[in-house]
Amino acid sequence: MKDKKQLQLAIGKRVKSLREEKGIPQQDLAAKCNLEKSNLSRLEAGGTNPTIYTLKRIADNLEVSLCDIVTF
Amino acid sequence: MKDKKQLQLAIGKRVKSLREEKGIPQQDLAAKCNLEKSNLSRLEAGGTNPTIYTLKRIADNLEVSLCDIVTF
DNA sequence: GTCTTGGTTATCATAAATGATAAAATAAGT
DNA sequence: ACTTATTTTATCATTTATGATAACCAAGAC
Repeated sequence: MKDKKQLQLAIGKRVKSLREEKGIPQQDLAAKCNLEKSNLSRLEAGGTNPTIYTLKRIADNLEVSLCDIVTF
Repeated sequence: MKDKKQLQLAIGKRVKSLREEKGIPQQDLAAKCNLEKSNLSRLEAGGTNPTIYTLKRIADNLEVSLCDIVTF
């Protein structure tokens, strides 16, 4: 599926962009979210189709809404 | 995790509410989304932690944005 | 009654998200 | 050059979302 991959890429980019805006290293954000840093790296690279709860934890720790993450 | 379950319940309710607003039977929406009806039933009941791509297909077929689904 | 129609629930298999760990690559600073 | 920090990538195990199927429940229609 092509739009699946595109969605993953768009979300990955969005997370990375928001994280860098806040100047938080990947590993720090991962730790706060109880995510493996390897997992977050894959997610930001668009290599995974994250669950909504994973995105929720990321949104919370980036201090943005879920809506902010799924809007590009 | 408690907030995980609460998130699932909130999203399930939201999907069900939007679906009923449009008057679409569960099985019809499931078919459009290439989802098993049992899967959608579980999702609306808050019994699953859906992936973002699953929610995206639901949003598309309900003609709403992903943001609309994750906002309660 | 018995058909539908819409929904739920249970079970099992499969695919994939995530955890866990380690190694390698890259960037940045000194 | 040499660290140090950050990220990427690979691999394997575990958990879980989803697929697939079937049985069941409830409310109307007829």
